[in-house]
Amino acid sequence: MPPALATKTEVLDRIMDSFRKHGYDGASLATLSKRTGLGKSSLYHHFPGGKEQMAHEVLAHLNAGLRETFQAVEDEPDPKRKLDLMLDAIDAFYDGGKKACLLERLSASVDRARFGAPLKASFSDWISVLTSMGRAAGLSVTTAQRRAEGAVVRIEGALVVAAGMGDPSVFGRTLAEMRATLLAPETRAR
Amino acid sequence: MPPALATKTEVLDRIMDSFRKHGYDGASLATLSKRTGLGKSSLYHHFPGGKEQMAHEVLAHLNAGLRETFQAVEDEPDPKRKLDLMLDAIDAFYDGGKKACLLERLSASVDRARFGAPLKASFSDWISVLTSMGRAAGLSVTTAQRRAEGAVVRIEGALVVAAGMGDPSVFGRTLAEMRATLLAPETRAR
DNA sequence: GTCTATATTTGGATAGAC
DNA sequence: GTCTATCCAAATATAGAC
Repeated sequence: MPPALATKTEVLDRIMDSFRKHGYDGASLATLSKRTGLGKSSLYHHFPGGKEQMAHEVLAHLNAGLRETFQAVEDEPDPKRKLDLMLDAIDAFYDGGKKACLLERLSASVDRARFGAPLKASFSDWISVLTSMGRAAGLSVTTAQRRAEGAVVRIEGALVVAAGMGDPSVFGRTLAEMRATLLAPETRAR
Repeated sequence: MPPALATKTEVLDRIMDSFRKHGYDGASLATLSKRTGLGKSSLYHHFPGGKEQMAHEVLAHLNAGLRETFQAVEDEPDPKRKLDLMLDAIDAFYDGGKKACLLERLSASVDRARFGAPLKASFSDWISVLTSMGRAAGLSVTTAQRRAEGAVVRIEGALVVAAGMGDPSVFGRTLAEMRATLLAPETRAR
């Protein structure tokens, strides 16, 4: 009897992986079963609400992970290092542009009535943290907000283009540009 | 007997619409049948290869439309007007950020082996045209290329964020920023 | 070319043994 | 908690009439 080989966190990680790879509709219970190593019935034991509950819990799991990262970022006093921490975490999470964004895959295929709020919250949180970072670096509120939104836009877009072109390099270029410009002083230009 | 109520172009437009809204996996034959007004068997008459063939033809249909737009853009001599034409066409096609990108939805859910090439070609063409536009406006090759790629990245990203937040306004802001900066002289900054 | 069946497969979900 | 077996609905696809 394998003594709970996978903890709930590991299970959620694998389910998240499947959703990121195949999307909500594309990830069948057979897929999820294989990926987690659990039979369908075991999955239903952990997630009585089925696939929809899995998606909700994965989303919550992601947000928990994001909050950890965000906390580490905010604990770092140096603005420049804040940015580096954030971008390194992002680069790792998306595996240099090879892995898709869960939020994108879910907002593409999932019912807005049931997932709209958590999806919106995740995006908002992310933009908020980036805005705080900009503020801490001395940017005005408007500039910080605009750049934060632009950063999330570019990350998501770079992931889409990387996937569509089958070439992750655009993701690296996008992160590099953000590293150079996101906290730059706002004298003129940009 | 309704004499071919819908031309093939109209049928493809509607199928494209369904794929943009529901994604490849999410758009069932029942969905497509309703949306086109054709019975399943009629759909198979036009597309013997089923859903996969529909996706391929819709992709080709999209590329044909893009080429038309690109041609109109290239026929316009004034660089500033070129940009306006392009951005207006983009704004209309994505309905101000309310409609998703077919390329994104297809690259999310479709088999890379069968769709990788056409998807990549569409993205490449788009970036090429934007690069030409930048060149015509006097930008260097490198700058024009980098900005073109960045433009597609931001358009795709803005669509993702707009969908995820349930608020299309970010798409408008993104287009506005591009209108102001995409062809700007490359002295310093940006 | 379009329709009404119908076949076939897959997907989501449950029952009940261990 | 996990499994095997099973159910039911939905999805893709086909046959054949009109």
